[in-house]
Amino acid sequence: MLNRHTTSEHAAGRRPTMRDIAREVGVSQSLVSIVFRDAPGASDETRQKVLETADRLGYVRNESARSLRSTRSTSIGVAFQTRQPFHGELLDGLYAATADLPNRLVLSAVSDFRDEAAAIRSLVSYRCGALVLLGPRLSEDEILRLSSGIPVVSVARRCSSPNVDWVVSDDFQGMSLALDHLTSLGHRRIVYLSAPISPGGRERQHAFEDAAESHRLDTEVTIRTSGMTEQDGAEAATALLGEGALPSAVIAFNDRCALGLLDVLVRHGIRVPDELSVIGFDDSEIASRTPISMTSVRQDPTSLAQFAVERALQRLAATGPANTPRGTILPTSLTVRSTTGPAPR
Amino acid sequence: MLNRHTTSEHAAGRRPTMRDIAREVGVSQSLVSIVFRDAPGASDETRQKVLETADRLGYVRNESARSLRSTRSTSIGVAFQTRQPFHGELLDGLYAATADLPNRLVLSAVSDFRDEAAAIRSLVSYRCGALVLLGPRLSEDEILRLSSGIPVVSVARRCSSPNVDWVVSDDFQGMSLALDHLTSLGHRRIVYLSAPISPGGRERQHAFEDAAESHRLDTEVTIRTSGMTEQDGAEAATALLGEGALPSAVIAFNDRCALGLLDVLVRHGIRVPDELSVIGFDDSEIASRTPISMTSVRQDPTSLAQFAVERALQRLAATGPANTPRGTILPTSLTVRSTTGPAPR
DNA sequence: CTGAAAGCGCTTACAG
DNA sequence: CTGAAAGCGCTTACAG
Repeated sequence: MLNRHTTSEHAAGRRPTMRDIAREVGVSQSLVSIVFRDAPGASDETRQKVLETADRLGYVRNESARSLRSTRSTSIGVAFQTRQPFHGELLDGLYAATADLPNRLVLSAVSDFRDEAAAIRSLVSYRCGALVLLGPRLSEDEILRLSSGIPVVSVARRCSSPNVDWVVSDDFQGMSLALDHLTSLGHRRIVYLSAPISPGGRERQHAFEDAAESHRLDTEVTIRTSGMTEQDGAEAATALLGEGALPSAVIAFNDRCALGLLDVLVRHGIRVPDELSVIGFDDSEIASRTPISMTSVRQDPTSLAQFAVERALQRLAATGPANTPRGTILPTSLTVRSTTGPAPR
Repeated sequence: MLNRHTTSEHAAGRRPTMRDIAREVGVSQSLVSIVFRDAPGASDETRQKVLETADRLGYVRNESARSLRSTRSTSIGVAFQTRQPFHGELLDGLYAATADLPNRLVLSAVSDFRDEAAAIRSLVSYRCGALVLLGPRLSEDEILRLSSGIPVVSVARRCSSPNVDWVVSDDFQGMSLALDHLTSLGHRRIVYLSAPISPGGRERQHAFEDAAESHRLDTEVTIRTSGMTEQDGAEAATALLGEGALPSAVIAFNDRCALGLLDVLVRHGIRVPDELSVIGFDDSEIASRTPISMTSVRQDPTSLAQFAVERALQRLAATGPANTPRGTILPTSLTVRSTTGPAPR
């Protein structure tokens, strides 16, 4: 219906093009393009007239045509996971970091029904100039093969290839904060729930081990294999409960794992933090969205996103040979809430 | 680096095109196009040779060129909110419903730094053939203006315009289930936390009122203005606690609101469900991801998404005048967990 | 089954 | 500041 009521002279059902606007205003199509690219070469008066007419005709620039004709792509492709609340926060950060560069981001989701390879291929098919991958799980070789020459920035996962930039939080410093907090409360028997097959899982476990060593806790801490989901945390809790003697504190790979753990503990009448302290990792919004709000190592999604965009834009702008790739490690902080307290006697 | 090592004869740094593949295989470019569109007109042998060569050259079809040249768009644009976990579940459902139609979905996020109008405009600029809007907040007039003739399917919000399809859960039936459950447990003094300015907020309140009336609870229920976030739920809890006499049960507009409510209640030592029962709405994953897992009215994201895709595909396929638009109302179920129990004496 | 040609709506380079 | 022309990589219609 609507498009039959436009005031322009173009045929019903056809979207207006730059040519339509040019005809209406009485200028060339190139000039309309100049106005929309915000390029030099049009008077303020013309510029305004073009924009007004475009608005009146309901014109929206055809992104496919722009992208196809442009010599250099300036869009940043983002692959994120639908089931990671933290990725939602990172997306927010990416939009904040590109607020003055509208429509720079092209999104591609990873879900149970769409694997990471498909997500990356889609971004390549849109000819993004750089890729930002949130918590990628594929091997670096796979990532490099799929991105086929497009610069890649990995967020929340360290990479070893010289062809991939990465931005991560400082796990060692985060674990040190967590252990500072726990030891100051008198905890010594501490369990870490590791997620060895998750992206960044091994690195975080090593960070815990290093932090435990520097806190002279080597012989008192235990590492147990768990995972990145509530289910993994719940299973770990069941296992711990089955063994009789609980540790005095647990640090989980992430908030989701910690929540699953807390769920089972509370169901079994364990008082948190009186009998057991729990620390999560991420400080995603879910950490505070729980009846027993959780102490967590905070990763700052805004900063992670900002650095990722910065790196991607650098790669987009780079003309000559690629400049030296580099990793960025950002500090974490500890958000103390109500799942940590003095160690039981 | 990578693109300098391809085995093809095309220049370094340039992505291969259909023309490159055609030259390599010794066929015309049109034939390569036929193969990639899976159109009739190529022998199985040729087809295989083309696909093999494409794979070897690292060819990925240019989506911009495809979209620009195609006469009819077949892509579905999806606008979702970064901070709604339920939208992540709906996205999963959309991918499931289009699993056999790869790359049909184009995503556009709504976040604090990107309003809904920008999100829709972006989908229009990619020339999507239909739009699926998750929980849109804009007025219908605005939606119609921005979509400028592209068919729209609204998910989780009812629309009155004859030009917009919609798929929603049956709030009345959901509220009836919740009240069935509560009254069978002996509850009478029930508070509903409404989110009047949220998408679908007024409809859900009316559904509660109607369900309360049909349960003959008119004079015993109370409606209080709250909202869609944990913060809103927390404020409602504080207000309730300040008034002395608690109701025996609370139904919240959504799970997030219910979680904020539970948070404050638990902090104040209120035992749930012994002293107060709580029911959320959505049964999003967060409902089960909390130490006190929550009773909630379940909206099925898989079905919502499936019907939305079905409707969008119908609109894409429609050639003549638009067929009659229609709303779809899907049933809900009640997931009983541990925040509901017998009414206190 | 195959190929040559036109053209989608833009950006770009160039001549005024 | 302005306009005519070329062409990005595909799909489409058409002639063999």
